[in-house]
Amino acid sequence: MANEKRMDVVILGFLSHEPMTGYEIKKRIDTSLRYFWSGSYGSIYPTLNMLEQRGMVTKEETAEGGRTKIIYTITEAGHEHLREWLKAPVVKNELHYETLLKLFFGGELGAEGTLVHIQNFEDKIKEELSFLEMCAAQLEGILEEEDHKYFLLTVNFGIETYRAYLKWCEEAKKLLTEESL
Amino acid sequence: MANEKRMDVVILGFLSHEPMTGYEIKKRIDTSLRYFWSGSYGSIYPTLNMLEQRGMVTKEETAEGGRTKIIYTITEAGHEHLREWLKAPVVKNELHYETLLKLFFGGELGAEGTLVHIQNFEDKIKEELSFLEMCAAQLEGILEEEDHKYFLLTVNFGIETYRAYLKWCEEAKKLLTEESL
DNA sequence: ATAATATATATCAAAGTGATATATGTGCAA
DNA sequence: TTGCACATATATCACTTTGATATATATTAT
Repeated sequence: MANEKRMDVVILGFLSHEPMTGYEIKKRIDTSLRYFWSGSYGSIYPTLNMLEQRGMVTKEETAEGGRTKIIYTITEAGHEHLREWLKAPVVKNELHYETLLKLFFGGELGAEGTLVHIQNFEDKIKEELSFLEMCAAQLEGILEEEDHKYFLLTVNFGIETYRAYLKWCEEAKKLLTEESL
Repeated sequence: MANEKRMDVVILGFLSHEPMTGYEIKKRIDTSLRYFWSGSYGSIYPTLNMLEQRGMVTKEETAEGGRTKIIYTITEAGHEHLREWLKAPVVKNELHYETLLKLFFGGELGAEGTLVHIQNFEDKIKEELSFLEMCAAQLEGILEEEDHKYFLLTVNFGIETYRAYLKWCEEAKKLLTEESL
């Protein structure tokens, strides 16, 4: 079964960049990975404990700056586990778009209502595309750092697909607006 | 919480086209919706029972053709529930691509290994694009039927995005192959 | 004949989600 | 200066969903 969200390798991946807390890992998932991945606290903390038990990370409790926190560091065994997963073939790529589901059953709602969903989708994508284009511009300025090349790859993926989404929005609106022949 | 996969409305949506069994619903999810939605038996059968208890579908057990099966039919209350959901704004659109996750942490694997993932992705997308283009051609021939317009919309979405994916694959391969400056 | 595949329903352990609880630190405005 | 909102930080839980498995019969191919 499962281990579908691969929280183990997501955590090891971030820890391979630098040591950090579970809270920081959550923040990075919600910023760097948000366009193609997600994860919740209910998954992060139990997985961190599991990884520590298996010797893939070590934990260090500190009280610096007042609040106690647990900083996790990846071990060589952790690096090895991450590399194994990275080498293995991709198991699943999945799109889960409620907008398309509403469109598929749009006959029950009619063209007018369906056009609203397309417009909302278009508005949101335009916003996110602007943000991704900003990210790409920034990353292109700091490509000497090897890792940034890989981050840029995922950002460019978002940009290309969002542009395609916008092109589709135009077609879709046309198809639903034109007189039925 | 949850009800994230909206099995209730997926079932009602298909039953709004015609009465069918749970098994048939599963087949349609895996064919018509496969590019943007999914669902398992462990979700379909319990939801069908729930919908029957709430009066949104009626069941009819038949033994025609030998094997017993349960054919479900949508009720007016079911149509109403489906329309309510169709009118409501979209809650979530989510992409979940393991390929991008492997790319993001590609620094740990290196360019060579990462290029393999991009090539596998490209090969798979090319195959699926051909299939979607066939679907579109078929649907365009039978657009008098109102529902087909909506099906075509979702197929066109797949075609546009897959073409963008292929364009991105070329760029990505170039970025990883070129001499680092 | 018989093996493989398709039809058909049902259940379950494992995993993930979103919410909530708890507590402390920080910035800032009244 | 105090008190409020927000950010940091960890942890847990009810509820869903998944993927697998079990069971049984019908159909198709060899």
